[in-house]
Amino acid sequence: MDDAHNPDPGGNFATDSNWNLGSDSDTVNYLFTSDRESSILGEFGWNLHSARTSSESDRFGGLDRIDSENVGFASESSRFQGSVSCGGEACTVGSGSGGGAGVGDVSTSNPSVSSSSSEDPPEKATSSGGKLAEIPSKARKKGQKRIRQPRFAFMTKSEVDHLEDGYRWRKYGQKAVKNSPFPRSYYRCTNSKCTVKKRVERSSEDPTIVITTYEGQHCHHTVGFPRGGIIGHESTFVNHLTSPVSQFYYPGILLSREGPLNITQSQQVPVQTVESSTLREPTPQIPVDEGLLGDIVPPGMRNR
DNA sequence: CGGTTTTGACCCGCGC
DNA sequence: GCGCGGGTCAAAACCG
Repeated sequence: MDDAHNPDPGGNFATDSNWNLGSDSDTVNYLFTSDRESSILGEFGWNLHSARTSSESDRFGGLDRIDSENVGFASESSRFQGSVSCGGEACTVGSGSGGGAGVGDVSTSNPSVSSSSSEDPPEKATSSGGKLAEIPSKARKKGQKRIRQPRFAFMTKSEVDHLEDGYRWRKYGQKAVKNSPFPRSYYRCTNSKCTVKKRVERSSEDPTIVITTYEGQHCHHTVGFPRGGIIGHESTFVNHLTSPVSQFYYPGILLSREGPLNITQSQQVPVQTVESSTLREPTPQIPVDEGLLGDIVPPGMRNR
């Protein structure tokens, strides 16, 4: 909670691979901002590239491409600033205007994998010979590589590991993380038709930072909030259900394509409407809620 | 009693 | 081929 734990109080975290969140070969971009005041956040937006970032130019104020995993950072003061926009299969994050060029090789192109498919079989793999992880058995034939959903990771300063985000999650695993004293927890959305998963782990560099990684997108609405629609938590969640525009809400953070924004506790802040063309919103109408990831991941990069 | 968490075992991909 | 580490399963324990 104090800056003493911040690896880089000056505004950026280290750019090495200490923040590796994935075990696979996904390209990972790490986005960090200082946990200082929002002025820094507003100016920096997104700060750095992973060493594995593509060679594309940094058109968006620091980060140019997201292949499959984005990492943002929410400050302790429950503020987040920056933007997320997506185009095609790739997602860009930046403080400026965006709209990815669809670059990248996100492994979500398999049309048979759809997190919102209503015909998803029970996720429990039933293939003969053992358990098949990560994707439904229907979409996974023998010899097929694992196919990952796009992933988005956020870093939040919080004493609580599992941040409320409006969805109900069931923990299905926990693993020790190499080179980290903190375990990684695996959660699955309790909705049987929803394939969204998330990982929660605490940074070994800064134990005050919780790294939450979402994979997939919800195909259902959030559950209600018990207290006036807002989770009373240090990292405030802003219920995105009421949002008429394509803002990106997150526990304690607000993602918007437009300029810097602040979220205060238990307060929903109106923001400018997102241009539908950029985010490929089919209509300017109130979007059907597709859950947290549905907000974070614009339609352009969804499989459907 | 139903839903969730815990936890050891197992599977898979990758690097060597 | 083997070992390692990440990810998942599933039975048992736990909890409201």
